[in-house]
Amino acid sequence: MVRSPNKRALLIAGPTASGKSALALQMARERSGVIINADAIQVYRELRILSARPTPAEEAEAPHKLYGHVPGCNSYSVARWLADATEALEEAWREGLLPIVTGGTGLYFKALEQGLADIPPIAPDIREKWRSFDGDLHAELDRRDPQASGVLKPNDRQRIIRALEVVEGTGKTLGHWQAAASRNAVLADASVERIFLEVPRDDQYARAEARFERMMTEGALEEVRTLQHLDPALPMMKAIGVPELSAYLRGESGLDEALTNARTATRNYIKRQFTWWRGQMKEWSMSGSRHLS
RNA sequence: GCCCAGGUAGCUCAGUUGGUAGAGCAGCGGACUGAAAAUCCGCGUGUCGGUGGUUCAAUUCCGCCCCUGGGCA
Repeated sequence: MVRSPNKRALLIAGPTASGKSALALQMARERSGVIINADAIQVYRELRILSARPTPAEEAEAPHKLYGHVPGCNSYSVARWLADATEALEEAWREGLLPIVTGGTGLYFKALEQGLADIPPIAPDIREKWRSFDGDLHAELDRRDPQASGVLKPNDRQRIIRALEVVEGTGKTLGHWQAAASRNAVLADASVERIFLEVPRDDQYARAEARFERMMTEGALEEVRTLQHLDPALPMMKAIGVPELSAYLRGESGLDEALTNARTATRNYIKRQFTWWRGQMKEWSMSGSRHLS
C-alpha cells in the first residue's frame, strides 16, 4: 500500500482517566494539530462532567472536533462516528493540520484503521420490532441466519437483534456484508503514529476512582438530575455513573451505594478496555506504545 | 448477668434429615463490525468462629468458650 505523504495522523488511546486528553492537547499545541474525539460518550452534549469532556478553556487552546455534538436523545453509532471522523480527518488534511484522534472506544479505532462493513441503513422500526419481540430471539435467528446463530451466544440479545435486523432489512446476512471488503478504512493509506497510554492496573483504578470523586465535587449529581426525563435505554444514559446516580435520585439506593457501584463500573470498564487492546489491537503494542510512570 | 438470633468464599447470604459445601456480587481471564462507557462468555479449597465430646465419619448433633446484633435486667 502506498502511503501518501500528506496524509498523516496521530492516534492516542488508553483506558479511561489515563491522561489521553492532556497529552492530545500538548501534542496539538506542539505540532499544530486538531483533536478528534474517539470516545462514544463524550459525543453527547448533555454529559460534560461525567464524560470528562475537555473544558471550554481547554477547547479554546486547540481545535476540537466531535465533542458534545450529539443530543443525548439520539443514538449515535460506530458508523456515524466513522463518517463524522472521516470528514474531520479530511478537513484537517486539507488545511494542513495534524489530526490527533483520541479516546477510549476501541471499536471506533478499529473501524478507523480497518473499515466497517458497508451495510445499508435499516429502518428503525425493524429494530424496534425485534426489541419488543417476546419470543425466543435466538431461535428466530437460527431460522433466518444459521451461521450467525451458531456464532452468537443465546443471551447476547444486542448482537442477535442486530443480526436479525440486517437479514430482514437487507435480505442478506450480516456475514455476507462483513465478508465483502470494506472500502472505508480511512487511515489505510495514511502514515499513522500510535500511542497507547498504559499505567499499571492498580494505579489505573486509583486514578479513575479519584477522578470520579472530582466529578462529584464538580456537579455530576446535578448533571444527572437534568437527564431524568430521558429514556434510560438511550446510549447516553448507559454512561458510567448515570444509571447509578439516577437510582439514587429516584430513591432506589443510598448515595454511598450509588458511588460504590459507579466506581465498580469504572473498574469493570477499564478491564474491558485492556482486554480489547490486547485481543483486537495487536499492532498497537508493537508500535509506539508509551508507558507513563 | 440472663434470654433470643447469628458467626460458611474478599462482601451479602444459601445449604448439608451427619459422608468435608454453592449462588449473586467483587476479582481475574476472554469475546467483540451501526447501543461499544454497550453486550456477552468462562474461572469457586473456603481451618463452614474456637475447643472438647458422641460417631466408622462432625461444618451439620451435644457441652463449654469467644465474637457480633437485638431484647430483658
